[in-house]
Amino acid sequence: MNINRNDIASMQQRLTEYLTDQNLRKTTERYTILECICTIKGHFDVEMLQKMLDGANFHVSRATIYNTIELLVNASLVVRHQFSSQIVQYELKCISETHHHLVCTHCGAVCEIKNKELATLMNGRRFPKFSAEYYSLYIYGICSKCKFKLRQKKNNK
Amino acid sequence: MNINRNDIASMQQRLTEYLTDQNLRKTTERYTILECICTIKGHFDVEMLQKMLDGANFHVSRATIYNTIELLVNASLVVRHQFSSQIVQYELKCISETHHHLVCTHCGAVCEIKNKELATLMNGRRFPKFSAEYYSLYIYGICSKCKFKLRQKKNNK
DNA sequence: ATGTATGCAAACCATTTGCAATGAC
DNA sequence: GTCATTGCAAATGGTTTGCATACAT
Repeated sequence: MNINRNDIASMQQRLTEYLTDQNLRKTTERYTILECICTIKGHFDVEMLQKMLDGANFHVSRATIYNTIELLVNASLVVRHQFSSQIVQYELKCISETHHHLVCTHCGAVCEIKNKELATLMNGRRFPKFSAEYYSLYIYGICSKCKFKLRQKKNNK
Repeated sequence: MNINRNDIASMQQRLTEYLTDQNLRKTTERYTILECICTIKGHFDVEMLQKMLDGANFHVSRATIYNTIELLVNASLVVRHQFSSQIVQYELKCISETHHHLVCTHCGAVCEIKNKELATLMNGRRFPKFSAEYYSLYIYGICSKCKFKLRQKKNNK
């Protein structure tokens, strides 16, 4: 999936809306971080984002990156993933809506899959006493590479 | 959902199978930890598990708890959850199969829901180059309590 | 007897926090 | 001018690691 100029514009607009609505300040950092995230096609983590921003000669502190990402999550622009322990990863919400994830419990590799039936099933679903924002489906298992390695390891014993 | 004696017996049997198959040792710690986990109806984390074991006068080190849980995950007896950052939670796999999770992004509360259609959709599903072990569906949003609080906070401004 | 598993404590590292300086309003 | 936001550096705390000891095989 690709993001186009219109998508970016509407996300910026959404950010402005959110900041106005919540009485928060429209800082350069917040808009620049969103802009940077829009150039990332897949998942990203805090470190990757900071390196990209530094590479574009825009220095932002770690604390601000954490704050801003949380803000973007609250504004429904970004989605949080925790496939395996340790590192938290993120993804633009509009991208994450197009697929689900296969996660290898052995090597941590994450692969994306589309599933129209599930999207149909989930869309428009309501829950009692809960306003759903987004959902994540993680399918855990062993990827073919790891399965092969494990088989070899066992045979060598 | 309740766990009965038969379920526990079959889980112990599964552990024995796994340990034998992988040439791992059948230690008291491994069986005791599984037994303890079987008494927990909902989610648990490492700290909770250690306190329960200590309460039953069975001292186990943190390292062993981490090792054993990973082993139980690999043996397909336990499932790992990471609803929000920081703490990793776990659940008996046989319990987790009966429901999905609503997660409040504001207060972190987790609520369980059943969804037969989804179970039907997922069961027997195969993926190319990937052996699926289990899946987790997390639905993120705002719970009614937090929604109420947020509305009040906004009105007071 | 051998080598895996455990216990303990120190190390690790992503994330959070406190506070002074900056800048949006 | 006021107060939210940022930057920096230190603190936090769940998880991992290293090594000596214990114990399953």
